Amino acid sequence: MLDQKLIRENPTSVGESLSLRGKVFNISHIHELTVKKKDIDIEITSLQSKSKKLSKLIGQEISKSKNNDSPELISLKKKGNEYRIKISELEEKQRILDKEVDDEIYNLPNFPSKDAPIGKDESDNLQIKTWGDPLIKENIKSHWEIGESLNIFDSVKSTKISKSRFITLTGNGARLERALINFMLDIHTKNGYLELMPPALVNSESLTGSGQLPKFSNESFKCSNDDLWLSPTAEVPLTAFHRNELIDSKQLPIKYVAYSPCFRREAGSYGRDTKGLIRLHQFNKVELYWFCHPSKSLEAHKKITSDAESILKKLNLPYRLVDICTGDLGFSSSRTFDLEVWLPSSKCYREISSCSNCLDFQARRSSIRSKIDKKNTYIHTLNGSGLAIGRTMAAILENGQQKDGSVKIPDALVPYFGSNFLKTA
RNA sequence: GGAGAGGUGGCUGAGUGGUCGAAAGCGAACGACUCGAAAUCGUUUAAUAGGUAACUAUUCGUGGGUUCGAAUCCCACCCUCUCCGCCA
Repeated sequence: MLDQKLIRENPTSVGESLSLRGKVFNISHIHELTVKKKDIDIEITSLQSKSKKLSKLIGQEISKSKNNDSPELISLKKKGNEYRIKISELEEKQRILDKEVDDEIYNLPNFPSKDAPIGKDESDNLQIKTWGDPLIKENIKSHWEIGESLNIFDSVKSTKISKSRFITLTGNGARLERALINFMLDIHTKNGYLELMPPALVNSESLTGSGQLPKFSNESFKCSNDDLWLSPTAEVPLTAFHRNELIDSKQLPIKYVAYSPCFRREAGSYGRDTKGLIRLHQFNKVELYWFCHPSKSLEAHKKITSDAESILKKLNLPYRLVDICTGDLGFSSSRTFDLEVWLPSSKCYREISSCSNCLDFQARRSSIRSKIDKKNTYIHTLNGSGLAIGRTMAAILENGQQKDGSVKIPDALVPYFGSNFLKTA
């Protein structure tokens, strides 16, 4: 969430900064509302001040005279009553204004960082570097073909259980998924992250705090009988873990790693990536999350990205690092580095991790502060996948495929998986 | 699901209509003592909004209401805990 004061005092620059996202943000209406709100606030404050003084006076008079019915007192009370009526009228107006401002401000995205490449969409993202040699060969099989022949997952039967875009991992597939989760958690915890296993169902306040609501209500599954949603990413519960807290600044940075299942409606993606493990309604993910001192978040952003990268390196999967352009940035992010893994069957890199610096955007929405230089200050939050498990499995299957139909398991993963090759069971 | 208890500052916890933004303790900050530290003693210490500041206002789970005046009374809702029931 953006700072209301900034909108009120500097509407032009707020509008300009937001418009770097590639579309026009007209904030003149919300600006007008915040100004009106301020005027009413001043009026209410002065009336309250008078009314408060009057009440004190009445209290003193009563205790002095012991007479509640003197004409002087009655006239004072009448005066107080008039204040009360005026104040409650103004408060009603203020309530309406507050709601109108909230409706707009919660729908405004974060400012893009000045360092992010300026661009309109995906095509303007900037490749920073590549790592490893992308496998380019004839007769490459897709991961779903490999999966089918090795019998490690079943999407057809899964539609019986749920619907399309759900998958059941079987045998070695399930084992590989489990191995990947443990492998990633072990590396990150050794690297100074505290492991959390949060609830998979989250309330509306949590989703609002991290930026998924109110704008993207269409993208999460909702439990209609309760104020609960299936969490689309562990970023949501991890942000909410410290909601409404004043964190001792000596504890910063706080670094969490969490495995969680993630649920997304994938509305509007009909027909895209319908096969395999790339785009599912439910997938597993290991998420990295930092709460950090506002002056340290640029540094932290590099670190969280390289922590995610280290998994790809250990698994020996070719990837590239992409600097997301202003037009392609997520709602809460000011700067995002994507890690994209090479998928030889589609001859392209696919997103496997997204590492974002949200600055104080989520902290303001969630009220997470620290006393810094004697002042309570919103801290900065960062998140990054470390990594998406299903897509990692897809990459291992495709990059490790052998002539005989088996798949080579990356050396680092062998102790977790228990075998050097994945073969038909 | 049924019955009961409760939600107060960074934390614990007192406060049932009038100088209560709130006792006390813990924690924290600063100072004294010390070569240094611990212990001890002293001082300070809630947040938010507006204002350069003095200051003003709001906030005792949330939202309404009664009243000149509400942490305190009334109504609704949310949440937590205990017991019973059900249950992985």
